[in-house]
Amino acid sequence: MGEGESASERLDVAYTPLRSRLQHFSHLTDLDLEKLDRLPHDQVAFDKGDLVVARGEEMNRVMFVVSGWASRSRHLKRGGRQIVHILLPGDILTTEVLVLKHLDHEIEALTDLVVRFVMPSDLMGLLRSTPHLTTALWWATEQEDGMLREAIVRIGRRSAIERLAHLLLEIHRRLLLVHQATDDAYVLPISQEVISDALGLSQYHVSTQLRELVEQKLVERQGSVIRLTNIDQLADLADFDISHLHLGSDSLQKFLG
Amino acid sequence: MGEGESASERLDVAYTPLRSRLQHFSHLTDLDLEKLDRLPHDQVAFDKGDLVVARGEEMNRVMFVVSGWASRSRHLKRGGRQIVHILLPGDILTTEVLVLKHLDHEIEALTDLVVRFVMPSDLMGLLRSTPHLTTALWWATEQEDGMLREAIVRIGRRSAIERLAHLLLEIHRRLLLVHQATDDAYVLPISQEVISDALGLSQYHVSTQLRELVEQKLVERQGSVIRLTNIDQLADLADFDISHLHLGSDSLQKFLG
DNA sequence: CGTCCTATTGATGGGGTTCAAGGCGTGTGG
DNA sequence: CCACACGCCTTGAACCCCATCAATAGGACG
Repeated sequence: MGEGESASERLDVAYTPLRSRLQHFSHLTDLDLEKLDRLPHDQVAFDKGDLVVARGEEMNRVMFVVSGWASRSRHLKRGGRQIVHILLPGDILTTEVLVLKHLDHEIEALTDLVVRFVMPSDLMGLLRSTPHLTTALWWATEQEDGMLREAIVRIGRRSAIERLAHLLLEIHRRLLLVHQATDDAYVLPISQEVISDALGLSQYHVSTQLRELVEQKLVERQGSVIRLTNIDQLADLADFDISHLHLGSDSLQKFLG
Repeated sequence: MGEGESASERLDVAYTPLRSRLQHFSHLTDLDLEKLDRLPHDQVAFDKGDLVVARGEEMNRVMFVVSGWASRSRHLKRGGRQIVHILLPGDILTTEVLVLKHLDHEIEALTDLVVRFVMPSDLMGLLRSTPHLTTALWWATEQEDGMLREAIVRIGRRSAIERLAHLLLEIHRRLLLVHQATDDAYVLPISQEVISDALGLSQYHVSTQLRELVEQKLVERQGSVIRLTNIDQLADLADFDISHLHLGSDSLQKFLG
């Protein structure tokens, strides 16, 4: 882990992943988004594999993923890890910090990672004066809740190949939101072991089932680039339904403005 | 489904499950809680098995469980059901309605059920004037998030008997909160099929593993009454850790007052 | 007393794990 | 520039947990 201040300077503010993600859903003005960007903050760079926040750690900063991938995970007493949620650029790491003192899970850097830290009091102050922004951040947490519920269905009632297809599709949609995927491809920078811990499978089985997807001509691989060559058929195999991401322009309640 | 107005009259307001649950965590005054109780509302009774809210249905009421058990669930295209979360008295059914127009899952009555409906605008108005109540309701949603994450770990990385033990323990702690359990026992009013759909198992396997828990003298059954005869050993078997319920008096951030 | 829902029990089979090697690419240092 | 190590993926064989199917038994209730 090292200081990453210089990284923030290089980012074109207009296109940060967080802005792309929020912009899509609320009637946010550029001014609102700029206020969010201009909140006093620190940025810290983590290396792949670093523990970002420990379970039970007392936290008092809201954190955003600027770049890189991370995970919420739990390590079991008798060994083994379950990744509960994969965090992508533009995701909020610690909304719960606004209410809770302790995190009930670990946050780990799955790749090299840059995280932005904001003071809860600063953010709450901004939200009070910017209701649209409140809606947008609230929507973001509801979207994560939808993904958590979907993860339970995925692990509880789908076969290995279906889980894999489902996860690949969900990641694709999420990366599209933050302009880090093309219509049918993206870089998957995590190992099959990480995928297995997210899907409740063994690494070996992920390997064979991924190759099965390739053989069925639903997926192509070139190094870490994943290409979804037949999204419709893949979605049919996975029983994938994007409604849990609440993306449509009619997804928000009207009475919030 | 039928009108259940009479049920509300019979409840002693001071001891509703919702009050028991919220009271535990925030510096709520009796007055705050009474304001919540006195919000304009309807109450509706559902029969066991009824669909309370359909997936994708346009919702505009916040709903609370007054009595009975319910579930958030998903039905798969190729058959099969996954119960994502079990809802107990005092739980909030539809917080997301404050932001989202559509529910991404079904809500089903697992037993006969009484639900209270409140207008979002009324609730939001109350929250604006009662910040402690905002904290308490927010805490409640964070608690459910913690349980969703724990459910992923439970299904993804635990064996059948561990899952079962874990669920029995979690339900026990939750029922304790709303004064519907003794130190070591409670009524479990749901079938093994429901349990299997919550744990990602088959009904038959739940049957045998439950009997295994009884044979190991960790659990006793008398009809639908479950007695946890050795909670410590059961918790050890399940690797159960209550921290995801955020129950401690030091679980809330101080800056929220 | 019969009916329906729920739990039990046993046999069979498969999906996924586990263990153990081997292969492949990549970066690093001599 | 090669040697070597290391991370990551692959491959194969044996095993086991859990699903599935089928049939029975028990309980609650009208």
